[in-house]
Amino acid sequence: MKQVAEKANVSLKTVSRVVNNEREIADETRTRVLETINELGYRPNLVARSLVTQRSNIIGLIVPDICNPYFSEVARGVQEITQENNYSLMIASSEDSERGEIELLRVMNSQSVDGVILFGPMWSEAVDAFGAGNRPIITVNTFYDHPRVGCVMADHYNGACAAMDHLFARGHRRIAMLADVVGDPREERRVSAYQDSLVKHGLPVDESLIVRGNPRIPGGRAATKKLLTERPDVTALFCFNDLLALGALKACAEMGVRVPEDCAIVGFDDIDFASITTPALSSVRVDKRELGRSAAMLALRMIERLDTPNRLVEIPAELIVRNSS
Amino acid sequence: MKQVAEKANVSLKTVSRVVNNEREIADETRTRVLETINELGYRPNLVARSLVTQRSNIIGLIVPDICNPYFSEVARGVQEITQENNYSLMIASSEDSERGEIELLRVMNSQSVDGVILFGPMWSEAVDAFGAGNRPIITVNTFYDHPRVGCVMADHYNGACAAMDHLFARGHRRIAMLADVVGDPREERRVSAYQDSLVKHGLPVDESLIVRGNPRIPGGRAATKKLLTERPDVTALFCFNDLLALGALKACAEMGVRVPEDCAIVGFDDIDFASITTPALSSVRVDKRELGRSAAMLALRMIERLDTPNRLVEIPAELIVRNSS
DNA sequence: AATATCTCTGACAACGCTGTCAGACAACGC
DNA sequence: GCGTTGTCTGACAGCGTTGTCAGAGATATT
Repeated sequence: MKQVAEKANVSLKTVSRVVNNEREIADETRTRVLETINELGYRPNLVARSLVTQRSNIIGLIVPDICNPYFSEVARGVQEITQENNYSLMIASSEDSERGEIELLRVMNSQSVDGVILFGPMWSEAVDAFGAGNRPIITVNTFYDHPRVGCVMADHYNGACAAMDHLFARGHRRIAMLADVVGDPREERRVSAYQDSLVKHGLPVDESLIVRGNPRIPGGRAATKKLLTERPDVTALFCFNDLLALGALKACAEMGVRVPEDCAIVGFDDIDFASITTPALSSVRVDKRELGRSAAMLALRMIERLDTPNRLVEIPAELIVRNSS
Repeated sequence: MKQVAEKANVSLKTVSRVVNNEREIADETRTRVLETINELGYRPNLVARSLVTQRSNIIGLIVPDICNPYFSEVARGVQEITQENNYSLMIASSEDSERGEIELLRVMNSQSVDGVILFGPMWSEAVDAFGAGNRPIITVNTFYDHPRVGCVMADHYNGACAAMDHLFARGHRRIAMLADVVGDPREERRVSAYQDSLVKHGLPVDESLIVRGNPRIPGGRAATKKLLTERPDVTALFCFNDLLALGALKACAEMGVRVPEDCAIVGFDDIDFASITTPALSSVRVDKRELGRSAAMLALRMIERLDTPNRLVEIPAELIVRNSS
């Protein structure tokens, strides 16, 4: 920058003005400076800029598991928006650990990350960890009421109800649920919807039909094998997410249980892979990319404080019926 | 920091020394300062530190497509290593665009990212874009000879040969290949292996049996439908990657082609989903997590300049036979 | 003509750290 | 006692930007 200033015969501040496109500057100097910048290939040092502006133009994204396609699709949505707005994206994975998440928030705080998007439940500790200034925290799928916290939610409840209604319409009465370990905020709503739907159709809620496990493929496979062995009367499986459902599909294939004839399966999230299995998986579609885009846009709005936006965004969910139910 | 210094009755520099664990400091002052730090909840401002040290403790990772499980598994490996070493990870997606990649390199350069890991072919332009200092660039699956460039490679050639040998052993003679669009460095090696294997077994290389398409599920599906319609004599399909293979599997299911009886399918990469399809997909396993770990470790070694390391790391590939072949 | 207003530019401090160097003090050797 | 060495600490500059303020000159207003 000093070189540019010297070569163009202007002050540092003038170069800065040109770079930042401030308008109080004569066209003639502007073009001269721009030429010199090009000539010298000057690029501003974002670190120095951050130091003085207290803004980094970086958005943080903390996912529980980067390999889970659900999160990577959300991440893509976030990335699209940040890129469009000249923000960088810093992704970190907490590996499902609360401590890890807090620590990551602290690090991002020290890095002067301008705003952070995270999944999973919120604690006041998180707000403290990502503290100074008015930098926003966006939670996906959890609600937490705090002026610095925004929230983007998929409509888990109605999505789950749609899935259950569909199973009832197909004549199923003994419907089990493959759930996540307790604690996930999506979990809560989906399980509620499951229970409420049973009640609505005049059926008792049988707790032994709610099986919990690690919400990935192996977890779904193991849980399904156990469940179908113990409760062969079950005719349908509503799964907390598609990974569990894919595991269930695999388990059925291995046990010789025909899907959907012997046991129908419905998943949740509609990840890409859901459509290519045989049979193709019925699933409740959530536009994950849109979820990410909304979260990022909300973050940017809160950062730029363009308005006092509605801090709660809801994304619809829609049942996609394929061959597994 | 100023507050800490005042409260503990020491200079700024002493606080800095404590924070950075420099040893020329009396135990008594150290504990006193540490206590004050805890009391005040002080956390160093990493931006300011970066500005003076010209190091950010950030590693950049540029992937072509964050939703591709191949890349996300590599990303996880990278993340593991960076986290262990107190580095942050900045992930960006170039969306398969060379221009995007260069631009991202420039941004990361301005952010003082300490080193960058990227996929796909390398151009000298990239070295320029991520320029100043001795900051390393690690390429995954491409070789580029430059003192600042390190390289991590999977053994594509031998992996592909193993797949082909396996198909020959099963008696196949009319083997087609589903390939990527030209340009990917992995592509080149795998196609060479395919061709060499044919020759080795005394068969002609029929260019019309090499079909190229977008290396994702829909691409594989479309290409397979076209191929099997035009060339029903084909009895086996060797796919550039698992996504293509999954698409092929889907296409076969839809066309009533039995796998592996009518047409055997072998993929490459062994992504998680390969094992849960019906039939389960045979694939050449590459330890993607290890690929990421190695890339990250190489980056860190080159950053810390612990040695002049071997700038080329190779990761083996191993055929996993399942039910699709 | 004098004053006010506007447009453009530059000097300088500041952001929060670390590196350099020098200084204070104690311990040691002769 | 004197210099030498070693250990610990602090003053100060500087990293590369931007924000603040003031000033120069041109133009408009009275």
